[in-house]
Order: sequence, then structure tokens, then C-alpha cells
Amino acid sequence: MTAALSHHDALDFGCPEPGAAIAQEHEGANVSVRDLTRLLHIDCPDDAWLARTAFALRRVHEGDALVHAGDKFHSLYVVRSGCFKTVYTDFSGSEQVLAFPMCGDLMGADGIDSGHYRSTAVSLDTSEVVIVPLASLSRLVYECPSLEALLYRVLSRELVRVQNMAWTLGTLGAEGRVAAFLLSLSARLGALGYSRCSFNLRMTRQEIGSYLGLKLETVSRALSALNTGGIIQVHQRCIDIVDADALRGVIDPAACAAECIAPHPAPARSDAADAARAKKARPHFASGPAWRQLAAA
Amino acid sequence: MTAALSHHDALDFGCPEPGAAIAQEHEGANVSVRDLTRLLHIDCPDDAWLARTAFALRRVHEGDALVHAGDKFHSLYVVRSGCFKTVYTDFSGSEQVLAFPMCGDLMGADGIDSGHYRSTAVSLDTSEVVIVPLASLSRLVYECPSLEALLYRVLSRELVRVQNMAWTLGTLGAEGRVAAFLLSLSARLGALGYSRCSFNLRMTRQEIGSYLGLKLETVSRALSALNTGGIIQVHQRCIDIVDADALRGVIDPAACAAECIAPHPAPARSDAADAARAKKARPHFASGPAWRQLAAA
DNA sequence: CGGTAAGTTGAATCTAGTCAAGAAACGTGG
DNA sequence: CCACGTTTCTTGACTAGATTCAACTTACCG
Repeated sequence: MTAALSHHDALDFGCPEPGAAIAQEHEGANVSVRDLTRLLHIDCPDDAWLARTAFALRRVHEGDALVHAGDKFHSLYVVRSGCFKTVYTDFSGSEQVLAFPMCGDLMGADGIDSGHYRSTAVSLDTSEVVIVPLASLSRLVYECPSLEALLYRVLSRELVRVQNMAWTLGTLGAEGRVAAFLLSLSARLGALGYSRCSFNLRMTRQEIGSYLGLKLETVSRALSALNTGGIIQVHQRCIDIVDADALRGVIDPAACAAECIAPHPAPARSDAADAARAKKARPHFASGPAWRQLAAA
Repeated sequence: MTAALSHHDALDFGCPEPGAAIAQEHEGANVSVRDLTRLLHIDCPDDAWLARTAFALRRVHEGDALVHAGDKFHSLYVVRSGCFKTVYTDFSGSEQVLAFPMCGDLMGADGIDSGHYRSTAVSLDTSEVVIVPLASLSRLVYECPSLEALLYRVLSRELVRVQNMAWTLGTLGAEGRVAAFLLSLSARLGALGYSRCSFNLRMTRQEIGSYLGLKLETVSRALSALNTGGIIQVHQRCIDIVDADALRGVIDPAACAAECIAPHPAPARSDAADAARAKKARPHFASGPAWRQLAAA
């Protein structure tokens, strides 16, 4: 069902493990805790509870909303197949896409604190999500304490993702943002077992622009520029990354964001930070001597 | 100690409850679970464990770093007094301020998933933080399950904050960003019991600019413009908000971000979203009929 | 085959960045 | 207490980059 939709099988997003031994046809099919931890790429040491089937699935068709901003919060959702956009709509009508959750990504966490979802999640595809009611999860954690870290880690991961987004929006120009977007998508698809260098987009230029704080024309121009530069090849929504290193170079001259973008970057501490660790007088800003040379490299 | 630093006592950030019955002089003084929940503005129904003293304090002097990006993660930190900046340093040298945590705010959550802090936290002030080792918290949650939601909620809150930041960076121009920044600061200080309309900044123009994705000159110009417009009064780092509604108006013509910025906005679902709930064909974008009229109001 | 949505491209405008100079505040030591 | 250097802030003129408006092309879906 999920598999045979498009003429470009290899390029489509979808579920990474076709034969995952879970019924996926009918709404309400159940997902075990083990499936959930696998989906989230978080391993739990305690095997005892993992086989327990606990969570329901829900299918969402293209264009349908999974949750609406303002709805009362009760469940988290983990994407099992397909692709979403989460949209923040301030009530004067302007919208911004906050994320494009894909397989393994969490949705709905912004509703935990206030008790109401803050963004609307719309499917860009026929998608399936695992429904994780927070109450069920709490009960489960009570029974199996080694699962406690699960939600902490997933929330932390989400936080890092949004922080990276803030960095992208605050630091990069149009081409850099688009390059970062493509690299991020490439890495995520790669992690799911798809091609890192050839994929097609599920979202419009306008949605990309909204996500990146740009207008659709600017996105189009940036893609065209990268195309002309021989770094990528663009045919409508079909993207081929010809030179990934050059793409990284667009983000910042030399070095940089290789791991700012990837899901699980290296923990390396920068030498620059070490150099600037002279205390007092707030040396953490206005340093600016070291990177102009690096930029030339 | 903490109180008598400046000539402008009423305007300074600091601890909101002067006589909180906790030793605050010496490093290592302990903080009870109840204190922590109060600090975070999260109430726990289960009173039994709340009096238990569990967490240590740490004092950080101005300019000193609490944690460095790349350091191994073990503890979360909750600001008890003072003000920090959290800085993301990509190793080509360029930095971005991700947040200005103040009393009651969480730091370090970006390290939970990867096991390493992702940003450096530098004190802008002589500050005190509550040290919350994640292991201790887990143990505590095991003993008192009603505390489980505590970290979930705090993490969710942090997520919402960063999402709002992403919205600000992606949507607003320079003046709007500065206005949003001032309103946010005003609301946070107000919630701590300080004046909402008169305060002085703990950070430089460059730090504000880095936070807002602007250059320091642009921040200065935006402040000057708001000053000239009679909306605020600026004298160096001393800010007086003359017309808060006008400030909100700067963010978006009419309505809007009053509660996009405030810590705990109303859960109201927008009428526009209701109107656009016609399914299929992804009506969630390019709607654009309703808000031009609203903008005139 | 035609209508609509999506994408591309160009020219003009406007916003924020850059470069640079100067003013105000702060800290230090004489 | 004042002179000094340093940092921070302000302001101006110019430039680069993104938005806007518009025309046009291309895909997509009955």
C-alpha cells in the first residue's frame, strides 16, 4: 500500500523497513514498545517490556491535518511513514512551517507544557503515525523505569533540531539556508536507508521558503544558482546532489556545518573556544581574529 | 550580596523572592524539590517529597562559563538568580546567542540526547544556578512518579520558546525582532515581579544582534527608531517601554504576537484555521483571503 | 485538451549589512 | 579627581542581498 504509490520508488520517502512484521494496513494496528524505540533510534537496555504491544497507528492522508494548533493536548505522535509539515499560524493569518517531520520524528511535543498543541501538523503524503498518549507513556515508564530517558532524549533531540534551525535562520543567507536544508534532508533520508544524493521533495517552494524564512522566488533562485554552479541538479522537485562538499562550502566558506546539520554530530570541542577561555571581561564575543584566515582556505 | 550591586535596584534582574528561606551565600547550599518546582512555576500535586532537599547551588561570576559546548553532559541547570547567554559556536569561529536564560529558565537540555552540551553558557552577571543531575532527577522520579511530568513540561516549554524564536527570525524584520525581544524581556521580568516597562539590559548590542540574527548597528538603529517614534525610551542599556501596544503593533500590523511572545499564551484556536479546514488539496497554504482586512483594523 | 497550481526568471525597490567616523560610558592608574 | 585607553554605542553613506511585482513556462489533473 504505502510502497506502490509513485513511479519513482527509490526516491520516495516512506517506511524504512518494509517487512517490519507489523500490520500496517488497517487503522488501529498496534505497535510494540520495541518498534517505537527502533523507530526513534533509541535503544533501551531493558528487554523485558519491549515486546509488549502498546501503541496504536493512525493513517493520515495527504492534505489532512493530524492535529490543529489550539487543540487540547493528549498524545505525542511519531511518524512511521510519509512526511508532514508542522505549521505555526499566528491568527493574523501569516504562517510559518516549523518542521518537516519524517519517519522517526516526533510531533506534538510543543503541547506538553501548555496542554494545547501550538502548531498544526499537516500530512504532505499518505502517512502513518504512532499514537503515543502521554498518559500511557507515563504508565509505561512507571512499570519500566529504563524507558524514562526515552522521552527526555527525544525531546532533547527535537530541541537541538530547532536550535540548529534558529542558527540557520540567524546566520545564513538565502543560498546557505537552502544548502543547509538540502543537506539536512539528504542526511535524514540517508539515515533511513535512501539515497543521500538523489531524492524528490514533498513540499512546494513556498513551503520550503516558509520553513527557511524566505520567499518562494528566493528559494527558486537559490536552487537555480546551485544548479548553475554544478553543485546540484534540479528538475522541479527532483534533486540530485552532485557535489555535497561544495554544498557544505556554500553554508560557510570552509569547515563548519558538516555536523551542524547531521542528526547526531560529533561532540568535538572547538579549539577556538579553548583559546577564548581566558576568563573575566566576557571574552566570548567580539573575538573575530581567527576565522577570516580560515575563510580563505 | 546579590541585591546590592547596582545603583538601580528596582531595575536589576535577580532573584524574585528575596526571603526564600534558603541559604544563598555559600556554594553548595541546598535547594529542595519544592523550591525547584516553584522556581520553574510547575506545581506538583504530591506534597510528600517536596520538602526534601536535594539539589546543590552553584555561583557563577560574570563572564565565566557554566558549561562549554562539547563538555560531557551530566546535569541540567536552572537559573536561580542572574542572567546567562547560551552561545552556539560553530568551529569556524562565528557565534550565535541562542538564549538569554534568566531566573527560572533551564539550561543544558540540549545535551541530554547526544550526551554532550551543544552550547556554551556564559554568565552575564553574578548568577546562581540549581544543579540538577539527570541521574538524581531520574531517581527522584522513580520515588515520586508525580514528578515525572516536571521535566517533560520544562523541556516542552523550552521547545516552544525556541520555536517562537524560529518564528521571529523567519518572519520579522529588524524592528519587529527588536520589538519582540523587548516585549519578551518585559513579560519575563514582569512574571518575576519586576517592572514590565522599565529595565536595563544585561547584554550588549552585539549580543542582542547575535540573538536576533542582526548586526549590532542594526539593533542600535532599530532601538533608535523605536525611541524616535515615542514607543520606547533608550538610554544606553536602560529601556523604558512607553507604549507596549505600539510595540506589539511593530511586530505585526494589528493583533498578532501579543501572546506569541508571552511565556504562556492563550490556547485559542484561530477562526482562520477553522475556515481553512476544508480537507484535501492542502488548503493550509496560500489561503491569504482573511488577513488583509484584519491588518487594516 | 484546457484550466489550475507550481515553478522560473527579470527588473525595480527596499531592507539590512558593511565600512567608517565619532560620541558616550567605563575602568584603571596616576 | 582627572587623564587615559578601552569598550560600547550611535549615526551616516554606500553596497549587497532579499522582496516585490510581473510575465512567462512547465507540470498536473480532471
